[in-house]
Amino acid sequence: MDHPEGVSTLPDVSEAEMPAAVSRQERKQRTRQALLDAALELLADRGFGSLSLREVTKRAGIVPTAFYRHFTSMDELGVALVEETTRTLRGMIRSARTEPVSHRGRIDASVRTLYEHVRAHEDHFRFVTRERYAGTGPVARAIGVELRLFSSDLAIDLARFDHLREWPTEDLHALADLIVTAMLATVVDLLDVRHGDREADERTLELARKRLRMILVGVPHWRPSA
Amino acid sequence: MDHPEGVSTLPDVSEAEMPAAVSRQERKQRTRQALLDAALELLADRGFGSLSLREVTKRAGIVPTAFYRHFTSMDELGVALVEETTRTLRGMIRSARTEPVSHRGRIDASVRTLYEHVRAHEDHFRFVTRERYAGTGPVARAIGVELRLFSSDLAIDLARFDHLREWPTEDLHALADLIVTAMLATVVDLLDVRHGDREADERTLELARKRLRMILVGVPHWRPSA
DNA sequence: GATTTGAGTGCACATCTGTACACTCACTAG
DNA sequence: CTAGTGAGTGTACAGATGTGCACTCAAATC
Repeated sequence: MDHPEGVSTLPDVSEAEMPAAVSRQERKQRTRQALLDAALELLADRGFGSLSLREVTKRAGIVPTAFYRHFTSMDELGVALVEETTRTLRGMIRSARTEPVSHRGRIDASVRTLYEHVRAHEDHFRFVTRERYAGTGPVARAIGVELRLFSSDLAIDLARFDHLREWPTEDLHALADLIVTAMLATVVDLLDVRHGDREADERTLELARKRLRMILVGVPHWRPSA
Repeated sequence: MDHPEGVSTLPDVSEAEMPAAVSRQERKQRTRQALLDAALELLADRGFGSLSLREVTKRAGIVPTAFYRHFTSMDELGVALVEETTRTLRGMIRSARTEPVSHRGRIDASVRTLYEHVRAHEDHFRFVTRERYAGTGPVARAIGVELRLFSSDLAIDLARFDHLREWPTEDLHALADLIVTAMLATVVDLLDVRHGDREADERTLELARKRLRMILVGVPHWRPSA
């Protein structure tokens, strides 16, 4: 009697929306995803630290207390966000590995791959670049771990190249870090370009290529652990 | 009659503190500085976005509403913090310019200078590296401007060198950005080292030098605007 | 000495925060 | 068909937030 009406349990998508999956698990998965999406959207112009549980649930279309059915805390939500982003990054690596290797055009291809993935998942890339240094919380830590893995992967790939065969791993890692850092700087640049400005896009990509060339032009002249 | 007692107007430093300046302006300046200091301390482990006016005033030892005598908003406080940090950076440049230029040891000297300034002003450096990408607010924008100025200054300095005399400014700026980015990465590394770990410090500095060498070893072999 | 000024105070308020609690009721399992 | 489960609901509350208001009272000005 206390809840006269409006007790519809579900956000009332009714029809005209998704197939309205029947399974209970799938329903849960779906709101979980709604929470992640909501958070990501809110993070478009603010930091994760200044993000409230209530905001996220409101945007996701559920009541605040229901949040705890999916995460025990906002930090846990944040880490889940990092994991989601991780999949995007792994997808990018996979793309980069299966590519026309025209030797000279390797830089161009890599930059192109980065560009397309950034544009396809702007939210994710904004999230990592923003939160990477954003604090001491579990989120920043998770991102740190992920980027280090990413860099190590790149180091292994680099080890297969002519000049780099006999470099000590230490130097390889330093080079890989340099490259990753340059790429992340490019990501930030790309996210600053307002949508649809093809010209600015191209200028940014040219700068990205220049950066990589500058780093790599020295490789043949590096004497390891000098 | 409403304020029986405890209306002491000032934080009651009484004596045994600073000379307790008499001037009214100086008093004001002093609490303003207290606000800046308080904010900087609170920012040690959190982002500027998740920083409340009340917290800052509490730590500074004044009542919340008194905040507005000094800044119209938190953002304004943040920009003032950037300006303060700017002075630290300019001081570092000045140090770097008046130094024993042993040609080969230039990298070592620069890294050393960076190290000392970071250790002397950890709060400031943590602030810039944290907030650089932290959002769309006035703070991040102010930091962006400042770092670009910093990078341009470096580009001008670089232009005086042998191999770089005839580089187009575009390439010079790209190189300067590369160096600044590497330096900022080193700052982050340094701030991650727990206090007093001399060994980790030295390892970080060695990595910093390696990074710079890797970037610069290619300089003589770069063909401008290729 | 009398007056003005302004950095600081306390109180008040509406809003937002996280979370405890008891609830419903569609799905699932028996 | 019945019973149990659990993702969702509304209510409630204590605490924190930004800011308006009227205030004090030492320093600055006259």
